[in-house]
Amino acid sequence: MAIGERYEGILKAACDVIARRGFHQASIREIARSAGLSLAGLYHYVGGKDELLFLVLDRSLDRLIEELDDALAGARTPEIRLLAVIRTHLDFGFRQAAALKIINRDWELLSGPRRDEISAKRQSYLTRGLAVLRELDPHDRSGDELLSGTNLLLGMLNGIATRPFLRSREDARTLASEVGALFLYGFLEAAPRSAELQAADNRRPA
Amino acid sequence: MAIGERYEGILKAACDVIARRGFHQASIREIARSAGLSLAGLYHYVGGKDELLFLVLDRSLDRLIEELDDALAGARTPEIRLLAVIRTHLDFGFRQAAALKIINRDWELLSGPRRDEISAKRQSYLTRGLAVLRELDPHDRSGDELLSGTNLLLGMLNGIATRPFLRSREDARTLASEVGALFLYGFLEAAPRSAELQAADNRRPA
DNA sequence: CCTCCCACCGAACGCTCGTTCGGTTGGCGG
DNA sequence: CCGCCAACCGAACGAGCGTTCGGTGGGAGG
Repeated sequence: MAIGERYEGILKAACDVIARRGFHQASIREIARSAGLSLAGLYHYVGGKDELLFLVLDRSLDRLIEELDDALAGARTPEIRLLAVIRTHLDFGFRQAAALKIINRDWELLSGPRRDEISAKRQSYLTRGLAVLRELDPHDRSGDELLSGTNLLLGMLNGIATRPFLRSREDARTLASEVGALFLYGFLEAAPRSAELQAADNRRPA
Repeated sequence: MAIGERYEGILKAACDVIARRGFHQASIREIARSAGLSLAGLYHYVGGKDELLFLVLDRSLDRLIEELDDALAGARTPEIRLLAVIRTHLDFGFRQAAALKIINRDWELLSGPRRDEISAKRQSYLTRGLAVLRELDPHDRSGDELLSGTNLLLGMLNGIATRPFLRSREDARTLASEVGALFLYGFLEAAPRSAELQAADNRRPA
């Protein structure tokens, strides 16, 4: 077994167990067992339970932000950038359901400088969404209103991503168009606009 | 102290402590202290921790549903009924923030018939939202699509209600119009439509 | 005045938790 | 072949948990 592989396994196990049970209910013993180590063996690799939560959050947020940046880099128009935000979030929610659950639910349980660091990364993610809405906004909304909008959008996305709506990556992709149309054009206009939004997106370069 | 008053105080204390700490982190000792009883004294009134969670959820959901029904009863058009759903939810979120937090976060921790009972009440609430969207839908969407829509709407609402967006009941009322317009007409059209939606609502009878 | 019972409490039980400590390997540099 | 160190493990510690048990006091009923 390559060095570091154990470490990866531990973080994976921690992510799964914490997502399933919630941080406080997830016991270090169960994480150790799930990673294939003894209780004391786990403490050879990590300093404590809080550090475990931090490590999981830190890595997951880095991945999420990296995926979003990749998606935004290839998106030309504001509409397609919005679609990129939505699609990336839902896709991440499908592939890394456990990680997203922890990001949304358990990050507040951190404290001290670790909490600040994670909070900053969450903020960094939010800011990207804010920028997309800003360039899309035809009404010169204030920063506060745009922030509300971002929170509303993310609320919608997490509402989907946290529940068992997504059964395949295809689901995630289709649903992204529908959610994008709903957010952009509203419930009354969403259905007819969903297809045209998706078509516009397919015209972009790979 | 009137009989039953103690009981009310216990439920209030349980709701506050559970909302603040989360169910598993909320200790029976702290709830008892917060209600002004000893640990053993609390057990004179309730059978155990799970029952406490159930009682809080049951009462809170009854109140939420009752408030929604009252609001829907006075709303004539589908648009105003949607606004009633949104406003009631946000208003409840402002006045009973602790209760709403528990409804959204902790209900899954129940098990057995208690869980089923609470699940049914949650479903009953969701169904009311579904009906409003159905009569509003111009595209004959399928039941599944409408259910998704309801979940998206509730995701948005809870995204607001669980975070410190609401500072007053006026905030809740204003925000309800904006969210209603955003959901109905979309991000691009929401701002100009928000005022007209609110005006339409003010024309209805008290 | 005696009795009973409701409301309530102090103390303990058994359990699980996060964490620590004192080993014991097995492979590798010298 | 020796010594060392990284990589583990079994066992225990103290704290906190939900729950229970054996009371106690005081007001109402007889």
